[in-house]
Amino acid sequence: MPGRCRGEGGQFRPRWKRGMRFTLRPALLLLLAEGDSHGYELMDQLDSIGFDSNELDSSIVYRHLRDMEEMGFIHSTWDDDSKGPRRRVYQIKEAGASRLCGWLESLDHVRGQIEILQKRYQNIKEQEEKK
Amino acid sequence: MPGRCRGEGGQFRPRWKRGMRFTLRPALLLLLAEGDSHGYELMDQLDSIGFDSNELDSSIVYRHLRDMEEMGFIHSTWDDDSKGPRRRVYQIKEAGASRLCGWLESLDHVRGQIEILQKRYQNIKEQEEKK
DNA sequence: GCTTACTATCTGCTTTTTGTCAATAGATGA
DNA sequence: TCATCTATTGACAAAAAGCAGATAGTAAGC
Repeated sequence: MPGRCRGEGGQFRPRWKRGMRFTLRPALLLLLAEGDSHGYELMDQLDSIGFDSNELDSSIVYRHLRDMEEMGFIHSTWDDDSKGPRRRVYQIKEAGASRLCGWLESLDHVRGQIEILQKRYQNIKEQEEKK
Repeated sequence: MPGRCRGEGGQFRPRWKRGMRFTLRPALLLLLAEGDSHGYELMDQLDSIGFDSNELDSSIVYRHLRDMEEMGFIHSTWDDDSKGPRRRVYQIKEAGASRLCGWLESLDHVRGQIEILQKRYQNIKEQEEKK
């Protein structure tokens, strides 16, 4: 099941899982558009958008959050009332909402690229079968 | 037309156009699966997969090709018969074909993520309208 | 013959982004 | 007390991308 690609096995070092990261910021912004949250919780919520929390180091998530705060897309406040260690709770800002919209446009273009690749790959496979 | 996202303008430094490159290797492999080619020609062919050649530095393409050769996915030979400067003509190898297949599976997952993001963004927009 | 432009590839250097690993710290339960 | 879960941060290394320019053959126009 994991892979209908022949000859896949072997020594390929997964440069992939890196690179997939560029859906991460839009995903975080979307989650914050759905409601305020903090880093640790966002980590959990991310798997509803197809991220595998096992392969996602928390430092990456926190870094993106701080970067996006620096860029003015989100804003954070400390929550000391909750149990356990204090949480930095993020909320999306106006600039973040419009950036999310822009990123989704870019992602739509990427989706188009992927669909082209899939179609043309199908064509190749069909040609090979005819022979 | 370029952007139905309010408030997009301003000081956003485009970290984006960088980073989107992760469809590039699959695209190059696909083009080579369709037929042998050389770097300069591949640059042209890429716009049929939604790459803007204006924003794509040739050194990046050449570098990816050499990397993929080093990884054993493709193989090159010099073509001295053609006019102009000599070309390094690439052909896809067996390992490259199965890697392409694997990458397309990963990309399919990314496509799924993007669709989730789009759907949930739609939901947010609809909720906002109701208010 | 000289200049310009197009084809074609490669290298070096810098910045940006990711990955990895570990430190810190409160709360909870055995 | 010790392990474990929650929660965030920092430092350093590796990978990828951006940028600028070197090199070179060919062809067209003057």
